Amino acid sequence: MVTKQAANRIAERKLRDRQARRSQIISAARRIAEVEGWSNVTVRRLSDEISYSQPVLYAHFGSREGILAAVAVEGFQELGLALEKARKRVKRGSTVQSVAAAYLEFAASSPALYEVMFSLSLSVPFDDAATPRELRFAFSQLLELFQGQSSKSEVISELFWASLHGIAELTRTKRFPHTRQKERVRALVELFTFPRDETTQEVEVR
Amino acid sequence: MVTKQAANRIAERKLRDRQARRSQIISAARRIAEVEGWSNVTVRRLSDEISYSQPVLYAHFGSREGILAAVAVEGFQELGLALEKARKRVKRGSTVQSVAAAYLEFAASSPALYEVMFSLSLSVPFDDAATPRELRFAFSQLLELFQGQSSKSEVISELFWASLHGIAELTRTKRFPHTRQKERVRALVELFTFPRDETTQEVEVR
DNA sequence: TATAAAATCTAGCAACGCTATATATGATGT
DNA sequence: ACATCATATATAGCGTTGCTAGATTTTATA
Repeated sequence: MVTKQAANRIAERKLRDRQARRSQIISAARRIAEVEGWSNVTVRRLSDEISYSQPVLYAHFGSREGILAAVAVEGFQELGLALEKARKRVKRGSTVQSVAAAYLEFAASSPALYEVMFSLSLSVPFDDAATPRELRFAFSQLLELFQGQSSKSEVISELFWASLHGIAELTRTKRFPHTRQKERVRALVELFTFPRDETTQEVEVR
Repeated sequence: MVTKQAANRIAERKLRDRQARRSQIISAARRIAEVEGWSNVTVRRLSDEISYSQPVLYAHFGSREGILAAVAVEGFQELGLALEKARKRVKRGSTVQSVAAAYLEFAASSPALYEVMFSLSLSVPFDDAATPRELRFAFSQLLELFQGQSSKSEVISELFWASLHGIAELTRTKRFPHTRQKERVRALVELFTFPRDETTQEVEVR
């Protein structure tokens, strides 16, 4: 009988191998999607890329959709980090400006990644317990932006997110002319920059 | 030889038959999608529903995607009409309020239709000549809203559309809690309702 | 009524997601 | 060092998909 230590090392190595292969699969999926679109990300193609047979992929992710979901979660993690960075290291102008630019830059530079993050309904209602932590982290960066700034900062945050998402999507699907993007961002920032606190309440619909 | 009139009547009847079948296919696709999701809208299933063989569908639309595109165009037509109606018959509050409510009502009541309208990139850049007239019509209803109201009304319109689209999408994909929707709309309307003309320019970022 | 043309169907291909089953590889106990 | 067992991996195939070539039927024309 081998020592317990040796058995542990073996188990650890196997775990590392598993994780390495898992990340290989995710990377391959991202790469193919970004270059050739998600329809070309097939299980057979992925199993070719990592030189394993198809059932190995199913052992890891259960289904093709499971692979896409893993990619999406990775995307939310990266988006959250990018927003956090933008919020803390304000380059020029307001933090709203900085975060908006970072969000749209993320969406524009990895369109396929952004697509899968939102095309999949991989999340039950947003405040649900089963919502991936990465997703909540990303949104929390937007929440921080308006914390205590207005009477209903949560609603403002949701609205800000919706506006950014709308711009990103309409740009990605070529509904917006590629020009004028800077003007759109400028106008957006103006809308969401409140010169004084609590002032917005006085702007009435009448 | 039959008279030229008879030949014409025959041609007209054939055209009518074609159009009737075309609209049958589109209706079936919409119905299935709305109840069972787009993944269940297969060419075989549709050919079953209309009691024709598959090649007939390909004669009409060329491909499965062609069918979805036709549904999407029909959706844009209906959305445009709904927005026009909301803009002209203002029920309560501002026209902005009325149009926003109509837009979100449309998206919420036909989620599968709304999904296919934007998931497909069936349109080249928005101002392109090949952009379906129905798409332009729908957007023109939003343009009218802010016409001459601000110095850059086109940008404001795009931003308004983006916000509505973002809300619709994040709601449809369950990212937003179903509650608070009214508050979101109220806040949105406040943002896009400018008490005086040309004032928005003075709100500076600093 | 015969012929040409138009409309429609049958049958099948390649590729897909997925899995039951077989085989090979590696760890374990004597 | 070898036999045994478990684990990891591969092969091969099922059912379904989008799509189409070629056969067949139906319809219009002379």
